[in-house]
Formats: sequence, C-alpha cells, structure tokens
Amino acid sequence: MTIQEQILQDISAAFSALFDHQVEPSSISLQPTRKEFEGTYTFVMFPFLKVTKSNPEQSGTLVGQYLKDNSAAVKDFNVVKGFLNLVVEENLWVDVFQKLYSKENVAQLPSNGQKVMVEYSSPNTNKPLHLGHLRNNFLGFSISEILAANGYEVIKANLVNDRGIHICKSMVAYKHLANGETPESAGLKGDHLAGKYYVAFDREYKRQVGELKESGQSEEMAKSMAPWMMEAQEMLRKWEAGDKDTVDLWNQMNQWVYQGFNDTYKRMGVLFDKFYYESDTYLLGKDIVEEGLEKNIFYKKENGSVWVDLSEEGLDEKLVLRGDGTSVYITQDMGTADLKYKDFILDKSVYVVGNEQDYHFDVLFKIMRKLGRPYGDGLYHLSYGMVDLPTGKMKSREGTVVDADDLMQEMIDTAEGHTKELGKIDGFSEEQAKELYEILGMGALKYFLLKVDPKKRMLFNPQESIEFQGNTGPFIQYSHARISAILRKADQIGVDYKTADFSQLEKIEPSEQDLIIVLNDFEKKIRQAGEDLAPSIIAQYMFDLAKEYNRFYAELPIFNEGDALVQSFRVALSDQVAKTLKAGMKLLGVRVPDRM
RNA sequence: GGUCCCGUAGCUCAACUGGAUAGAGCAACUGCCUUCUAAGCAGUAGGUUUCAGGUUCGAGUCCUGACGGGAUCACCA
Repeated sequence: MTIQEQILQDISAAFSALFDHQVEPSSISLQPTRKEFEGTYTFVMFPFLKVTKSNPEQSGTLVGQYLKDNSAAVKDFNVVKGFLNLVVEENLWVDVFQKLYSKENVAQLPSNGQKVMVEYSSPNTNKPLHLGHLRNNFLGFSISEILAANGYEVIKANLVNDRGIHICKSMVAYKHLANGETPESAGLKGDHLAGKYYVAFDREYKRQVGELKESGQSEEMAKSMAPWMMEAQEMLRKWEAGDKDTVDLWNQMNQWVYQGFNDTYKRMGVLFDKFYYESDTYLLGKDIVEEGLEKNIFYKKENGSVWVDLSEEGLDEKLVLRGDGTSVYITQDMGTADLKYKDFILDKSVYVVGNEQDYHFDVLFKIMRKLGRPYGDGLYHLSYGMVDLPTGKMKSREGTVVDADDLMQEMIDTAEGHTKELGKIDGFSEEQAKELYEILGMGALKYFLLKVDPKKRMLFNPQESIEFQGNTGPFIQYSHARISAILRKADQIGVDYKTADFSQLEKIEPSEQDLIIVLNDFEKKIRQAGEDLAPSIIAQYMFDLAKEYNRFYAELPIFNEGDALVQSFRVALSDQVAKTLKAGMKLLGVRVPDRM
C-alpha cells in the first residue's frame, strides 16, 4: 500500500469515527500541497461540509487531529481555509525510496495480457519525409514504448501508401526527364530522387494548365486534360491492370524510396514489427460492404453507390463504395482494420494520424462499431496537431517544407558546435564524439516535438526553437551525465550504496524528500501517459525530475559528506534518479549519455 | 454556411481532469565555479487566462454568446 492509499484509508476511518459517515477511500483523492504551504498532501474539505455540519476550518481541524493521533503516516497537519495540509512522517519516505530502489526495472508495469497495435509513420512513397512526419514518427514510437511499459504487448505497424495517382506523377516525370537517373548517379537518397520528380511533375503540370487556360479552356478542363495528368491517370490504370513496364518502374522507384526511408528511420531511431502495403490492401473491404448491405447497415442508391447513414450518431451520410463498384479511401480502411485484427487478434488499435483526419476516423470507427466488430471499442485515433512554421503551414509545392533528413543533420551539427564551444570532448575518441553529437542532437529534436501535448498544434521556428538549455532534451541528458560521473567516482572509491540499509538514517533533508516524492510519481505518470496516449506527460515529468535533482545536487554535498550512511544514501538517490531518467527518456525514444 | 478543435507572461509551453496567491523555459536583469560536470543553481521582473454573461462554497478548466485562428464537410487519398 502506498502512503497515499494509507492516508485515504485513514481519512475514511476518520469520517466514520467523527461523523458516522461512510466514505469510500477510492472515491476521494489527495492533491500535492502547494509549495508555499507546509505539508505533502492536501485534502480538500469543501465537498464534505454537509457531512461535517461545521465550517471548513473546524472540519479540517477535526479530521487533521484524528489523523495525527491515529494515522501512522501523518505526522502533523495545518488547515488553511478549507484545505487540510498533511505532513507525512519523514522516515516513511526512506521506506518508499528503499522499495523503489529495490525494483529491478523502474519503468515496467506487469503485463495486462492485452495486445495493441500502434500504426504510425505511414508515408507516401513519392517524396521524402518532412518535419510533420517527424512528429508522427516520434509520437508513434514513443507511445508504443509507453504502452509496452504499461503492460501491453505492442505491435508497431507501418501502412505504406505505395500506390495511387501521386506515385504515378513521380513516375511520369521520371520517364520524361530522368534519362535513366539513379540515386547513385544523382548522388541523392532514393526518397529525395522520387521527390525531385514529384516536384518536377507539379511544375510542368502547372505550366501545361496555364497554357491550356490561355488557349481558352476553363480551369477545370485544363486541369483534367493537361497531357501529363492524363498520362498519370493512364499509368494508374496500367498499374492496376498489371502492365509489366509500369509495374517494373513502380517497383524500381519504390525500392529506391524504401532504401532512403530506411536510412531516415534508422537515424530517427524508430522501428516497426509489421509493414502493410496499400498495393496489397487497396482492394480489401468490398466484402465488408456486402456484409453491411446484408445487415441493412448500408444501403444502395439508384446508381449503385453504397452509403451508410450516421445521422443518428451525429454525423452525415457517408459513401463507402462508388457507383462503379470501385473503392474509396474508407473502403480499404475498413478492410485493413479487419486484416489487422485477423493477423494479431488485437484488443486495441491506435492510429497515429494528424487531426485533419479526425472526421474520417470518427466515421470509420462508428462504422466498425455498427458492424459489431469485437475490436470496435478498442479503436483509438491519436490525433495530433500540425507543426507550423513562423511563415505558416508547410506546403511541399511551395518549397516551405522542412526536410526531415536536413533538420536531423542540422541538429546534430548544432550539438557538435555547442559541445566543442563548451570544450566538453576531452578524452573522447572520434567515434565517441560523433556518437555523442547524434545522441544530443536527436535528443533535443525529439524532446522538443514530444514535450507538447500531442493534440495541440505547435510552432517550430528553425532559428529559435531548438535550444540546449532549460526545458530541453540536453538539459535532462546533462543531468544524467552528471550522475554518471558521481556513480563512477563512488564505485572507484568503494562507496557501498547498492546494498546499504538506509532504515537507520536519522533524518533526511527537504530536497532529498522532495526528490523521493518526485521519483515515487514515475509509475503514476507512466499510467497516465498510457491512458491519455500522451508522451508529453513523460517529457514534462523528466524535466521536473531533472530540475529537482539539480537542486539537490547544488544544495547538498556527496563526497564531502562526513557521515558514511548519509553519503551512500545520496549516491543511491542519485543512482535511482539516473535509472529513472534513462528509463523515462527511453519511453520517449531518447538516449542519454554517460558523459557530455 | 454546417460540424469539430484551439485562444494562458514579449515568445514557446505547463497547470495532477472543478481547488488555495495560474507555473516552467527562452529573451531581460542580479548573484553563485579553490567543493562531485556552470548544457547548472538561487533570485528580480513579467498576467483582467481573447471578451461578455451564466452554473457553485470555488472556474484557465463546465454551459451560452461574441471575436480571432485552424481543420474538415469529394463517387480524392
């Protein structure tokens, strides 16, 4: 039982003893006491004034006195207005610490026997990844780690959009302009090569549309009869018909793109357990349309198109199959949902997709529930906000995108610059130094993108956004490196901290107690991050912990401390903070260095 | 136009899901390296939480309306 649970139980007992009133311990809660008041936990009396039949101060005093007399956890109390502040017995914090410190793995909750799929990344294969994809990938990877820490078995999936008109556009431009260019001959990553031709297509297409409009065509006509657009449409038809030349070129270009993506994913540090390809799944879902018709959940219009009426659920009517019998986006999404379930028998399924598709997923999930899918209630859309630039929204065609590869390299270069400026690479080999820059640069970038509530849109200012001081990845990494230095020294001079018994400690300092309280919150934060699908909760916690540790570090001596038990306690406390920082940052996909 | 998100210090973000005098970082200013890493610590300054009502012991948080920003509403993906 935790201290909080203990106190809640005692409060419940207080209510029955003092007021003859039953309060379920699980129905009440404590909140941390604000810094300006004395105490650790605060119990709010206001909701219970009807029961206590007296004013807030008197009620609080009665309950406080009862707890002081009868609760093993409560040492003292004070009442400010209706707030009952409780001071916890100091030595209990040492027990709490001992328990935490003895844990094998600080960030792993027991298995809950459930399986969850996290689908993220899901790129188009016609252009390289950009800043928006970075947020997606970091979120997807991090939430996978967090769910695994919460006891789920996690399958990380990537649904690659490898077919469709946009890929054909790159292919058309390539055919016309490339002269057999390859990534090697062009000196470009494969995904950047494909992107180059996608941009080239757009430029030529716009020129053609302009020309047609000048010759008197309407905008709409010009757009659909531009030669390259017609060619792209034709190429899509050929691809679907399995035309060999088309499929060969498609394969060739996709292979190049995948090689490029692999490099990018590697540097990002993200992984996948399962790849789905739309070229395999785009025809799925038609059987579900049939099923929906049979169950009278869908209906057919005169022209043969199939619809679902979601007006009872507060949405509109929605098309699920075209009049000519071909699929729309949601048709294959229905099919893929079934496929995922069939492949893994999932309890939950998380889709990491930007919030511009909120409506789409609302519709998809409601349909699957209407169809009575067993996994229907386990579907979640982790809907994240766009990343804006100071100039506004990123637009690939206007060249205002921040390229993922460029940005990552820039971060690493900046990390190198900072590190050298601070003269912190004495004793590092060339290899180690490079590794460090990678850890720091990527840490700064990931932390920056993950510390913000995923639901909210966020601003990225290339000039100013990525700092190395304050609430940043490197700040937390630095705290870890400092502790590592302490542990190295402790081991070297033979401080016994791993197995020492701290129950004989006379007293602990306020900053030690505060640190234990924060350490003790880790499990709660892991739970909350898992429930809310929000890595930002972990990021925020990492900052709080590092901040608290740095205060402790500045206030209290370790190796100059005369009392051997106090000294080893402080080393152990540092050790536990390091473990927690390392484990927490791992949940964000960020590595921490031992020296920096 | 309908629907859905968002609006907190100059800037970027928090606020334990309705609790006390709204907190951090950056930028500005003041201290602290002869002690374990100053990418740090301590402090000063910065707010009518867009505005107007309402609900209640209590509202940044819930409700209504206005203003401002964004997304979405294709037989596109």
